[in-house]
Amino acid sequence: MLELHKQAEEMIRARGERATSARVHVLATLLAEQRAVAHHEIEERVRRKQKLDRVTLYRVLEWLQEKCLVHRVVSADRIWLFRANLDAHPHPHAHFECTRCTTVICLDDMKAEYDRQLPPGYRSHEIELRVKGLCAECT
Amino acid sequence: MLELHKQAEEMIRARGERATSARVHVLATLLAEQRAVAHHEIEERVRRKQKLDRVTLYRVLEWLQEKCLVHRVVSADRIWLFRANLDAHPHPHAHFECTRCTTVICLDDMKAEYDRQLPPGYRSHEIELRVKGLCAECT
DNA sequence: AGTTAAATGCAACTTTGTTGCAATACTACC
DNA sequence: GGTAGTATTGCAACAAAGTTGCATTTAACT
Repeated sequence: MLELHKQAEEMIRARGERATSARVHVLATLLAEQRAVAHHEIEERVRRKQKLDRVTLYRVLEWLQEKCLVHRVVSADRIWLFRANLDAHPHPHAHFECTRCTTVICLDDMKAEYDRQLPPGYRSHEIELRVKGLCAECT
Repeated sequence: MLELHKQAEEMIRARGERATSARVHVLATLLAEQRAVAHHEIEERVRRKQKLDRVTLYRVLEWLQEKCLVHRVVSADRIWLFRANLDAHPHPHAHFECTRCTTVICLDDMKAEYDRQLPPGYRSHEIELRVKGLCAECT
């Protein structure tokens, strides 16, 4: 736990940014998870240890994302889920969503190229791939 | 225009369902578009000709979807976009989203299989693929 | 320790979508 | 063509997710 706080703080300072209490707690919380986590869940967890405003959390998450310390993915019910980036320069990757427990995890780097022809004049520069199914616990 | 209303009404009656004014207008509006359209835009268009409550529109769209007359896809800002199904039994397909004008269109049938190994115990039964880039008009 | 820009908390607001219930409209039947 | 009965609609109120403006506090630098 304390380990993760240290790690979070270092990740932020390594970028030459201000390591505020809110940022460190939020990032540490995300580092503790192997999955993508929703705003309300992060809020709940951080609040056990620290006062934290809803709005501040929105701003912290936005900031962490700008700094590439975190990335986000849309959940099945169309809210953002956040996941700490272990790698400094994260590669695009696919996500897996369990249709029963709604957990979202990151899959390996995705090399899928969209091999079909796009309509004339269209250009692609990014691909989002989401695999839905049942996770190990829900199978 | 009138053509589309007739077409919409026939599509609904072909399923043995009640062709109400709201359903016909909404479906005709979607049939007129070659792209996926947001709730607020449908609302605005239908209202030029017909009184229509927000809630009714939500319910009509849900109903059209259940009857497979329409399918929906999440937009970049996480709202639902709706598109009329030309085919009675629509195949899964990919979507293209223009990052400038945010227009979403449907692409050809997607045969993309996720060829990577999932974690042990995980099973996939559906894949969602979204290509982002610039459309012909924004290039 | 003091200074200062950046970050935070609070209140109010917006957008998207949902629920319950009473009023209305569509269809089938006569 | 009128009517009965159920499905659909409109209204009001609500809920969740996210945003904005502004005054206050805090982190980092000297």
